[in-house]
Amino acid sequence: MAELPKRYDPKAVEPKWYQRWLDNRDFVANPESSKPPFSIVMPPPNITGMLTLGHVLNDTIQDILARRARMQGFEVLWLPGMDHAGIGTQTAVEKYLRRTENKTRHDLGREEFLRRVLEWQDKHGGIIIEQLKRLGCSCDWSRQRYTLDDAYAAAVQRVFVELYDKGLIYRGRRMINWDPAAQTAVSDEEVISKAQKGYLYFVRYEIVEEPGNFLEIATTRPETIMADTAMAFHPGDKRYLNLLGKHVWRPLAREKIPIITDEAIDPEFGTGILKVTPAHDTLDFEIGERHNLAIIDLLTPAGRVNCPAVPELHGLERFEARKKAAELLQERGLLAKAEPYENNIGFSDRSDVPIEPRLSEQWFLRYPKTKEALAVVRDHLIRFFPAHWEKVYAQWLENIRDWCISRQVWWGHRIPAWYRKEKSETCEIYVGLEPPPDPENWIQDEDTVDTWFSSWLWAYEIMDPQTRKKFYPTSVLVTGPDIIFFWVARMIIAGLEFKPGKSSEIGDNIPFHHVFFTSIIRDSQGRKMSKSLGNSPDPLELIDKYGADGLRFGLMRIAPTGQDIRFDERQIEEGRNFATKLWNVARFRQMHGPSDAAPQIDAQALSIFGVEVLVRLNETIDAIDSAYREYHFNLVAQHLYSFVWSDYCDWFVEAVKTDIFSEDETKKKSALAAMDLVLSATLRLLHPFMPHLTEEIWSLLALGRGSIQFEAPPEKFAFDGVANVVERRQLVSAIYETVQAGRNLRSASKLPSNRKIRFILRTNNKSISEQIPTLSRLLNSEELTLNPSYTASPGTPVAITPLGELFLAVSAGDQVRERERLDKEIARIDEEARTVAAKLQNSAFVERAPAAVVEEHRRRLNDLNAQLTKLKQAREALN
RNA sequence: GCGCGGUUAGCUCAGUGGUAGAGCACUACCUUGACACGGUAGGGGUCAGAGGUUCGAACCCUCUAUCGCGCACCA
Repeated sequence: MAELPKRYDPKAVEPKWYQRWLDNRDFVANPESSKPPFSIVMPPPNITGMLTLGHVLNDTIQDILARRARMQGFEVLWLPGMDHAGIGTQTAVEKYLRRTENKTRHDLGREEFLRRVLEWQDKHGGIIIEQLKRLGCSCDWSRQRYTLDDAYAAAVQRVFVELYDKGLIYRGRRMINWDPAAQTAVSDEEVISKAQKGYLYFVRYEIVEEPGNFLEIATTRPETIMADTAMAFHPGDKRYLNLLGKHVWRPLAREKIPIITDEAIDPEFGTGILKVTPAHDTLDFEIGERHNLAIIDLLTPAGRVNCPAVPELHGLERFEARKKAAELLQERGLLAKAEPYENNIGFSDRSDVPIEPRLSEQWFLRYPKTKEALAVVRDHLIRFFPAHWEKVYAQWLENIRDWCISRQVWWGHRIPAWYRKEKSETCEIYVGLEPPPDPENWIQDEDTVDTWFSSWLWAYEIMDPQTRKKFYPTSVLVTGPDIIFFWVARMIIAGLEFKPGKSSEIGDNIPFHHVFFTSIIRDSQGRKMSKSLGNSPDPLELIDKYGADGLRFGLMRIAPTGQDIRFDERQIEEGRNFATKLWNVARFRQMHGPSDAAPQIDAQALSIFGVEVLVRLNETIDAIDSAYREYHFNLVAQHLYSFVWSDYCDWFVEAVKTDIFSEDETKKKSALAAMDLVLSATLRLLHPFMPHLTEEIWSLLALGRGSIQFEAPPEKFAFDGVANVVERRQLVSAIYETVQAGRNLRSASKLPSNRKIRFILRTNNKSISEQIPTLSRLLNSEELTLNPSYTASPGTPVAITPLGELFLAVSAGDQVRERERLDKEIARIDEEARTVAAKLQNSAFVERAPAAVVEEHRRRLNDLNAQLTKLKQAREALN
């Protein structure tokens, strides 16, 4: 057995074990196994992405679940992969091309551009997979998938064609969200509203039928005036009723436009008149449809004004055009005023530029199975953790609108649709897996599908049939709540619609049984981690500094459920410190001879401290079990932390040093056996959180024959033949309390920690005598004597303990200091006693509270009074 | 406007009806036979506020304030 170095060195240990696990194919799932299945599909990171703390959090949680399941005897599949991230990757490569070659993708052409993306992907892609390996993730890398794998891509096409054939996918000209920077349509979910400061412009339109009279409207977008095709007010708005049917002159690109009424107008807003611009606003578009208004599109895809009729504005970028239009109106005396104004604007999640509502020909999906998708979550066939996300999910599904799935992007899954070349009124569409039989007459749609239209098949399409049969539906999905609509909801719909399960039963087709929503990690100031802020620590650096296990444990300990996490590197430091603590206490065990892989606890020889630590171990096992059931990883970590550090290291190990250093072989053996049992159990409980460290200690102490990875979680200790557990625990806690009182005495008497001092315990309790060496050790005293009739000289510091009165023998007692100390102590206890007594005098409390609670109060009061009497005696002696 | 979540020690957070907790930070003492990435002791909180239910409320109910998030609106 190799001697353990003083400090644990994760840099050497972690890669060693990870490589060994890979070599042993420990993470490879066997679909033919007779063990029950446990499966997780990894939310695929972007292929060109880098590991962020968000990934660390999510993937550590998945790893914990996978490793725990493996120990529990499940056949575990944790299936990893990557996402091609259509818009994101394309934008990155376009940026690169512009910088290096000053070219756009159109300069290169589709084929060449895609070749460049592949080149870029080969160079920068997949780094994150290596980073996940450094974190210790136990994924089945042999099954790693990519959303652009041939088989996967084929499935995406198949699904498109199937839904088209069912009439659920259709092509239509509708208002969509246009991202002028990426120059593509995006879905409603990709639009995030943000407050933006601007102006509310009050513009005067001359009434055609009443020259010299003007109608005033309020708008935030004067640059769209040229596309106005009506003016509208609410039918109930009496102010303007006389204008109905009349016209106004459009002030820019002068034209006569009608004045109409529409229920959608809010009479309270601005002047109560809306300029209707059907091409550039969703509400206006709807009004236009109701009134058959013309649609004038005056913005180019890049967001520039296209209006030769107004040369001052033609060609200007939309926000410059806004300023310029206001100036033009001002010059012509048509701008009544411009008020500073803040409103919410939809921004593109991707490009962070304002979305342009735009009329466009796109592909849409009418969602199938929305009712069923609601039902499976409502009826808990799928359970969400934390459960409150169920409501958010339901709200989305209840208000669901058709999904715009086409993207004007080249990188991705191309839409399998072709249009007949010769122009005709009704364009003929062909949708199929294969190109049409006479391809020369057809032209394929240039667009690709929304990346999420490929990801929604992820839960099953990454499994081969045999794997799917064993492992689908998956056990649990771990992901961030920010993609509950993008991904979680759509995967549920996909499962219900495409029925990839082994039967057509709903329960066999849902993609997962549980969904655990992780937290979002923020920086210490509560801001979201982002590249541009530079507030996102590099997890690889953290791994270098603290070890993967330290990072994992530290992060898990602060990971609350359903709330944001404020990241603080000090928490990671604690994780590392905990690893060192565990390492050292294992080292301590190793110094006293070889461990026993199957420690036998001799019920007769088991010390009271052994009883105590084993009870606490049992309690910890229970607490951890129930924390896991609710996915409360922070609680699991916290219980392990305090059990190891406090119960085991601070108390048990310190207490049983008496036995370990004693000549009594029975006692020594018993103490070491208890240590082995606790260490073995603790390591197994900790392994999912700190896989490398626990494997290393497991192996160095030879606590098992094979890898800890497949060891069953610890059973609770049975206490067969162990007598008087309750009484013995009471004794232990009395001893620990006495120790603390004694240490307090030392400290209050200002005696340095290293000064050896003498204590006298005055008690009639003879049975305590065999614990004197341990008490003495824990008190770091030179001598502790039992003396039932000790008479202390006045000024001797004393503490009233459950074991009796503990005196601190100091040669020259500082009477003044001791007097003060006693006064404080008396006051403290007196106050508590009064509180308890008051409660007991409350007849309502005595009658209605549970008997045990009342009894507890009575006992406490008696204790306090006894202490008071003794302390007062000691105080008397000082006068 | 609708909905969700938070507000507990200087900081990060536990705590679902019975004497307010942990870690960090702080103060004092200590290199004692696993560990200074450590040990011991200590200071520090009218649990956001107000009302209610209850013998008893950080916890349950109502309202208010405040922060964050989602949806809707956004002329």
